[in-house]
Amino acid sequence: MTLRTDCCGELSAADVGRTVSVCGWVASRREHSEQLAFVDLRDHTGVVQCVVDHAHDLRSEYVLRITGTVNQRPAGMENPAISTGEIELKDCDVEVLNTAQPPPFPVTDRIEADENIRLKYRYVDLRRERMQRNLRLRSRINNAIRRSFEDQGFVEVETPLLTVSTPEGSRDFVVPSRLRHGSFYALPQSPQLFKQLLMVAGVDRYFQIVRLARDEDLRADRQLDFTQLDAEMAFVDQEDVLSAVTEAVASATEAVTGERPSEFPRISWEDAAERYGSDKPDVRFGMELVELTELFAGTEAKAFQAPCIKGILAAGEGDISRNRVDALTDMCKQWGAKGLAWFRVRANELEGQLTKFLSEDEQIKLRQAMGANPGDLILVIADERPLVRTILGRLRVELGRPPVYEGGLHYLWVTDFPLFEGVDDAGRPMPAHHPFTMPHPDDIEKMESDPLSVRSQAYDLVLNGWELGSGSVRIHRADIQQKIFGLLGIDAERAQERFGFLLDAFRYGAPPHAGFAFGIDRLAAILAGEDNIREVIAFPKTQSGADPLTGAPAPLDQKQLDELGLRVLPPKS
RNA sequence: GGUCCUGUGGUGCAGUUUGGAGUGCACGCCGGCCUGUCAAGCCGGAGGUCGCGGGUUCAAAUCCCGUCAGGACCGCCA
Repeated sequence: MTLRTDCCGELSAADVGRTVSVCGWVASRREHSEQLAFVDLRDHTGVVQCVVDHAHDLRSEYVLRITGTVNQRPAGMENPAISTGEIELKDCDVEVLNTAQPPPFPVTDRIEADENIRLKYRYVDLRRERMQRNLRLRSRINNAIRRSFEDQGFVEVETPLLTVSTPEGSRDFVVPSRLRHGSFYALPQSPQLFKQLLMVAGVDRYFQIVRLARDEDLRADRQLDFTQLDAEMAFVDQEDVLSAVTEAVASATEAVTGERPSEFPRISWEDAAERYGSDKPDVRFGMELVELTELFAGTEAKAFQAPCIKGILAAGEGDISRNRVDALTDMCKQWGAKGLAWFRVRANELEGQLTKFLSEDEQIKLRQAMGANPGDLILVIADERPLVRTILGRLRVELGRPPVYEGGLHYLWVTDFPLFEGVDDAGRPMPAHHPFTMPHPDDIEKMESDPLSVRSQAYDLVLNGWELGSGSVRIHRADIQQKIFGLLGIDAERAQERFGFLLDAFRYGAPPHAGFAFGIDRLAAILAGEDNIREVIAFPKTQSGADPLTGAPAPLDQKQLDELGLRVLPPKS
């Protein structure tokens, strides 16, 4: 038996004359006299103005049930700023369901309180319209994703929360075993191995909206525990995965924006690196990297005698201060560059510390290559190709990137990632994605001769410069898997020790399969217009991994430690 | 592990550069007035470990060192 007949924000002129009951919190009280006062009552749908004869004892955030008659507001008294602005409740009977202390900060979207306090009193913070909107938006995303995958024949299967630690990837959160002292479960960083087992198990199409945990440092787009859409398909190739995920993401986007994104363009990893200096290019703005290596072949300028030279153009930044240029140079050095070459573009000359080492011809060609106009700024890096790409890519973002919620939604598939990324201390290639990623069929012959040039069938989905997620076609053939393990320096014994249960399973008939996973927190944040995933997580943690509300993490009682067979070392000093 | 920003009544900020009485603004809170407001208005009042510790100084919110907390980023996140 519900206490209300209607929700506050849903009443309208159509309800005039009805006697209704609404429940909610006192958002504002305007007390004119003993005879006339207004109370704005707020619930999850909005606020409605209630005319009461006295409101002196109705304080902020009191929980009320108000029964009254929906009344057309007198002419000139409407409030177009709120959805219920045409009406009000009159002849109100007010029932105080609960009193409340004054809130620690105002429950309004107009003022942004300190985040630590918001998190400590999250239950108050979440009352705000913006946070309510974010929670509901996220729910709609989950819903749309579930519906989309179900419609595409996927089965949601839950995988264990307590599983086993694997040495690859990020640092595990571990959970001590009470029944077997000295042994530990790990919280999943990814259901990777389980979903591949499900493919062997004939599930055919698996998906799951799954909570994961990675014990790494936090960022605006990273929490210790987070939520992913995880999916895997059997008897498919890369195209099928991209198509299924695109469908789900488009549906989720449409569910919250009302508009279905029409474009999911693709770019190869190599192109992305060359043009944007990033594997998650933000294509909302230009400032593409310009190749200058040929132009400066044979230059006198020592700084430009390098295997790779590229530049970016910062339009209109030609009056940049020396301080700012120095700051940018420092950044570049921190990122590993030897220096940053800069040129302020003037009407008839280039102005910069390297200009005097460049010939007239080189200066003209540089202007032309960059498409520079007077008043622009040219930034150039000369070094090894990977470094040049990375640093210019970061400079591009530093100088040109708009807030993540501006300029519309630009999805982008990045394909053909390299199979390996750099080498470890022993000189062996390291997997860019994970060791079960299928090499690109055209590159398999190069695996031993030139492993770092081998492309993989791995792909990322990027939205406005944020990596939403990644996936790959998996290796289902033992011979290729062994070759990969060999290159990684994992011998048969070690492979068995690390991934034995997966390799065992593969001996019982593994279908070709491929999959994907993407971060729902990130998708929700961008769709909500937030630049921070904490705003779409009900109870997030701070950058140091603490929860100001619950006090987590916290020490354990000695009794619990004893039960678990644990002894805590004194803190390092 | 590192770089940078922030910390001032319950909340949001100013004050810190150039040391001089806890100085100011807005909101909230408490009391009073007020019959059409909507971030109501008017009058009055309460409320402070200037994050914490140390140093310099006749004197520190302000300068210096350390530390804690929050945030952005680098490293890290297959």
